[in-house]
Amino acid sequence: MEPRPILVAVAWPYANGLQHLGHIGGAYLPADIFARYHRARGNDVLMVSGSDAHGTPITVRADQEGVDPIDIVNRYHPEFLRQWDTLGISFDLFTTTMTENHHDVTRSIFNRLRERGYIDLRTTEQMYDPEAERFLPDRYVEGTCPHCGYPRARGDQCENCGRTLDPIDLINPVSRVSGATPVLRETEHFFLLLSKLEPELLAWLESREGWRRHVINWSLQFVKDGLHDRAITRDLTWGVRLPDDELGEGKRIYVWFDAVIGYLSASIEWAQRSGDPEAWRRWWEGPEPESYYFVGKDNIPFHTVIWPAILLGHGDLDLPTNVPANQYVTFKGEKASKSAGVGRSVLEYLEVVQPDALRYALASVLPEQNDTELTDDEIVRRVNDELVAVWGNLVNRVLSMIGRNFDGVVPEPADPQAADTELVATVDRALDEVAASIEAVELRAALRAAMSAAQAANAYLSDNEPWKVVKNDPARAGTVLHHALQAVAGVNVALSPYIPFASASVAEALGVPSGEGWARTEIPAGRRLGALAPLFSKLDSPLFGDDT
RNA sequence: GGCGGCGUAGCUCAGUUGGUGAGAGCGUUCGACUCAUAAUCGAGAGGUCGUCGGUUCGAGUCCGACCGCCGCUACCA
Repeated sequence: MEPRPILVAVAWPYANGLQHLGHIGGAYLPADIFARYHRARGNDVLMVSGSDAHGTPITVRADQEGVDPIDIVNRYHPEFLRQWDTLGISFDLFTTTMTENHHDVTRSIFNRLRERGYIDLRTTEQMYDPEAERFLPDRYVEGTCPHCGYPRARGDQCENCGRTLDPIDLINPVSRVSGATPVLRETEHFFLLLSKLEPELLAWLESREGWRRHVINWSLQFVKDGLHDRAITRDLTWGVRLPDDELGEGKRIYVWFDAVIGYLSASIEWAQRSGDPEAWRRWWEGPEPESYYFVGKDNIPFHTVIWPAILLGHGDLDLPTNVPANQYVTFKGEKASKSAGVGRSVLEYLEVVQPDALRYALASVLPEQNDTELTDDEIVRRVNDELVAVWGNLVNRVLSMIGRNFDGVVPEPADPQAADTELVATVDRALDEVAASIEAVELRAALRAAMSAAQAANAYLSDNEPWKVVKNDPARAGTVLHHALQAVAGVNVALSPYIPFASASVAEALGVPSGEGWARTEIPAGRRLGALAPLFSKLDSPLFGDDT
């Protein structure tokens, strides 16, 4: 089978704080599992993402600390890299939107859409602070909410009643920058003509197959309700400059236009680094490439509507194959949140939980259909009662029996019985089942299928009792262990996208390649097995003492 | 308010186009085993499928209303 080019695009995190388990379970872990599977299968995977440097939360944070936005990004970007490395999230490139390349690519997309008539220049009115001599983003204007009377409502939304606002509706508006009363003033901005792209977009969405129900229904309705043209520039000094600074130094391309372009610019950067600057085209042009965008549910419209609109406007680049958006991992019923302080950072968890164990616990509760609740006790339970009990124990009991009774050398499969070959066949079927589920981005179901195969191997051992048989019939015991070992080898492949570190250890002990090929490798009789310590440690509850 | 999703065993979740007595993992009870990190294997118990109404020979599955939770609502991305 020809290798398929598969783009694994993962949401760009704001570089304004550490990440929590909700982020990982929502996007990064599923993307990594998907990517590892496809690499093993022999497909050409390009997995990219990066730190979003231009998001509003970053400028807000920088304002609070009185530092430059770039300082905030430079503080957290290396932490992200460390986090990916520790957790085994295998990006081909994790860059930032601060690179010269990204800015150039963004401008070239801008120019292309403008040439093709999908971007135009319009004059609008906007709040202006006469004292600070600058235009104000909506959220920088404060005043009394016209709906509920809350005195400190922001220009974009009232925190008290939750209604969306327009800053000109605020009573007694005040600039948060200087305290002055803002005035309306004319300003020029570029608009993306979403209304013009609407029919094409709708036709494309209606032709999608295999998308998650909540993703496709929401997207279709969003477009059917009618798309408005959106301003893609802002009165800012932080962000991608316009070509030739056309509107002056104080106008920048706004983050929601440039951030999604990061998928493309990162692909191009990866190609440049790889020594073949045109290599990115393999994942972006023509009918071959498949692209999967792993994002959280709050990010759906940007990946099912706005990014596809930009790509349609460009004309020569491929639209997403699927956007398997996840719902949320919640903690005690609450969505994890950097700003609200709900949920510990991933790096804190990694101090007390092995990366594979954390990956397993998260993978078993991925919020593919619903918000899913995950507590520390649940992590302990998943690891101790499932991962250690079923898989860690299976590997350990098989290897230690071969070690004790056969001197660590794989015994001969003398005179195999139906049960022996059936076990191995069951594992091979499980590999197909896992593959089919992962292809459909049903990663929880795939994990369950892999674990079921491990349980079948445990049941096989119980039925055939090699520890008892060995006393009177060593040849039969050897046959059973030989087949149990083949099952271990197969299940290890099925689990490899989920627990890559442990999987590599097992592969090494068995003397087989790791992460290459989606099939069981036969372990020949006579091979001496490597030593292997227990794969996982049991966890104690509570994970973090009793302070939370 | 509008749009979308969700509400199924103690817990976390599956349930294709409506159809034999509603499922899985874990927990729990009983039994087996003792090679293995007191791990494993087998059997059982456990649910008026959010509420009410409707369509149908038949609905967890379709329709309506209501309750609750989540997301979006175009200046968070």
